[in-house]
Amino acid sequence: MAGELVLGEVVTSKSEQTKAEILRAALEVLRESGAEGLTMRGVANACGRKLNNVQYYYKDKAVLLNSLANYHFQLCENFVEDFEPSSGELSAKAQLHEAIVYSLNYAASLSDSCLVFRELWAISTRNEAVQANLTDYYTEAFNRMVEFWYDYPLENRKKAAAILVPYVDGYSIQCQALPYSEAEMANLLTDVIYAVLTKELAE
Amino acid sequence: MAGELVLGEVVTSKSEQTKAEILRAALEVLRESGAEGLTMRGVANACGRKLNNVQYYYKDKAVLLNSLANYHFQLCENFVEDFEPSSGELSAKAQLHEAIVYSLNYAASLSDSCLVFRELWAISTRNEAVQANLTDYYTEAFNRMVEFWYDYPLENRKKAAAILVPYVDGYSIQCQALPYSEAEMANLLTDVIYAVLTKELAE
DNA sequence: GTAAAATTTGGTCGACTGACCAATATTTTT
DNA sequence: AAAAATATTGGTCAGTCGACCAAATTTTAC
Repeated sequence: MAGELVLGEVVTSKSEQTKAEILRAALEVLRESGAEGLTMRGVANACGRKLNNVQYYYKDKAVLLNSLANYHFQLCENFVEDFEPSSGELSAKAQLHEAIVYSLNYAASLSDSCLVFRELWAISTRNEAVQANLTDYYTEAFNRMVEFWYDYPLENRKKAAAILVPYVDGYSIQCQALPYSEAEMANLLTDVIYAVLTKELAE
Repeated sequence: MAGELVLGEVVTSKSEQTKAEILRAALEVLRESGAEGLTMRGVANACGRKLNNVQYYYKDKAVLLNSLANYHFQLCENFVEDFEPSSGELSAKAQLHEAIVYSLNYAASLSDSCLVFRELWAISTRNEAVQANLTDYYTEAFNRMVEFWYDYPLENRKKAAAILVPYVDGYSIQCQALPYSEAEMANLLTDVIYAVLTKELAE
């Protein structure tokens, strides 16, 4: 009886499960075919439903798209929270290095969510709702990063996050064009970010 | 062959001029309507031509898209070359700061080319030709940056470029979500990049 | 068990797309 | 001036799109 958990929420109605199922399919279509190829019919096929059925849950393509973007952001937040620093006793810098390796690997592997972001960046240019939700997502990503480094001075943490968080997105785009391996970039970034985190504050 | 479009001085055949005129219109359509809205008819309208006429010069939508991407990369290279450091005598760090301000301003202003890149990032996911040309473009951007800092050690220049060049792309996406102004980020980045450039080389 | 609500299906509609063919007009070459 | 190459136009084609309506089916509430 107890419905599947969707996104960590409590029991969801069947209707909500169906909507989530459709969003999962829509996300797959968006990733594989881009915004051009994201059609109501395509989504319906991807989840074994009829066009009219999808339209019953999402009356508009605009509604579907906005829900889709938010669903993606939720998935990404869950993913980020999955990162657990290894339990061994690492130096502060080694902990930082571990997190940076994790981040760059995510970006360079061109994971599904990475490709979806590319679509959403383009979509957000002409879709204010998606744009607003995207900005909110990045604000939260920034705050999570700031909290992650809790034992450094706050101002330094903010500066470090303001460098690292955007960098990861840029790296996901350009990593193939850089003359350094992922590991080399991780080492370089660790040095740079660590210097920012540990810089003495001017008073 | 002489088929390359020359954007400036050299005399181009009428055919080449027409092709360039079409690409200009196509670029405008791509920027305003995205990859979804980029249609042969739309491009034709944007340059006051008939559909069949556009198809005469670009038989395929795929051909048009690839030419369009290359045209955009050319424009961007011209734009970057337009940057001239101010002629006054600036300290090394002030020169760096000037270039970083220029870069961040380009990214944060969401200029036309900035928005077109968002489309191309998405398109390149499913278009190998565009993907290859995009990577080439970034490689050249990286090399230009490395050359720009000619009086620092080469290894440091490469590291600095490997940080700054991707960062600018990420910044163009996230700048609205960061708690720092453009000027503040420029100051922060200047400190960070300068430290990388001037770091003593391990032997 | 029946009525009401929620869900699923079938079918249609005008609008738009890229590709294609044939014909005309313009420019260039001879 | 005639011929040839280049450029432009008109029209058609099958395919796809989102939106919409009406009906049938299933589930839920009473």
